[in-house]
Amino acid sequence: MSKIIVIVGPTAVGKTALSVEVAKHLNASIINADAAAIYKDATIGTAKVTKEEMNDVPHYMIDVSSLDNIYTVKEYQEEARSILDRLISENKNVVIVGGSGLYTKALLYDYKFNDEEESYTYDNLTNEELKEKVDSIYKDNNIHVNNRKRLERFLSHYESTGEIIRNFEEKDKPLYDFTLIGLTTTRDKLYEKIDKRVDSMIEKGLIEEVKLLKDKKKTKDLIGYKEIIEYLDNKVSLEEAIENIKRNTKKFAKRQYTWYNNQFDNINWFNTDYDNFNNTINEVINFIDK
RNA sequence: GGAUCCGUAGCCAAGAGGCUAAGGCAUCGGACUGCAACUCCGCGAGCGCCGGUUCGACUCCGGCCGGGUCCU
Repeated sequence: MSKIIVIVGPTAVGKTALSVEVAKHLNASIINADAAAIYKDATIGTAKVTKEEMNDVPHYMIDVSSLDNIYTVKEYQEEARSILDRLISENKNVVIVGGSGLYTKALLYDYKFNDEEESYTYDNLTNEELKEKVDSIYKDNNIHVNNRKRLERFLSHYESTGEIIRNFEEKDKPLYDFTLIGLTTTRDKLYEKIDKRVDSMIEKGLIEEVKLLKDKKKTKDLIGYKEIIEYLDNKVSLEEAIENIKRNTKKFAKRQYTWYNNQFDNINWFNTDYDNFNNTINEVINFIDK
């Protein structure tokens, strides 16, 4: 029977390295659950696994979309599940790694995304008007007035499908039998690690990478890219851009923790041992084998 | 040495003789089923120090300390 190991944790904590070691140990394949690693060409700034790091372990769901497109969770869910199902049918072990909580959950739990015919825009309505409309359709929604994006999404989805986005009970119902491993460390250490990683991205040529990709649709949404674009457009100095990347990455890491702490209730947490990562690997492997 | 400006939360910063001292950023906490590395919400100080004036000073006056600018 296939073993499914899911590795989650904040950005820069060491998930990639751990995932490859665990996969090698289990002779498993890896499915990416990171929204940014989905995109081709965004390599340095997304800290995507390199060919060498993959170490001959098959990786899926990496480089599957062009930056000219916006890839959605629904597409991710379909593609990733079909790969996962196939690997399971072949009796293979699977390691799922990634920092995108929503993607991870949509893949493994009973998230249902209905087909939408078209999307609507509401440029002529104020936030308050949007909120009123949403309230009139579903009074118990918990979307804040200022969260225009979510309000528009709710209405567009409703008008397209007649379905209401609400708190689905199924969202916590797992569809697979898996073990959740969370990799963590102290905030201070993580932030220090993030600072170093950003500096090394610059050394590896992040600026050149952004120059090539800056006009693509999705690029301006990615941390590490949007800040460098501001620098290339002469809006900020390089130093400021680098500081902004560090700050935004830390904010992102914090949001990831919020998600993991509140949207998953069965994570087995392990501390990263930065001085001797083998200790961390062994701890996790012992836990899995047990 | 002289002149002048300034000193408000971790940072930037508004204001004012007497209701609860704007705002922004960061930090921290939180929400989140279709751009999720997205979007959004919540939380902090009593105003450099000492003394004076006043019914009352963070706001006025003096001194001190710290910083900026200019002059000799």
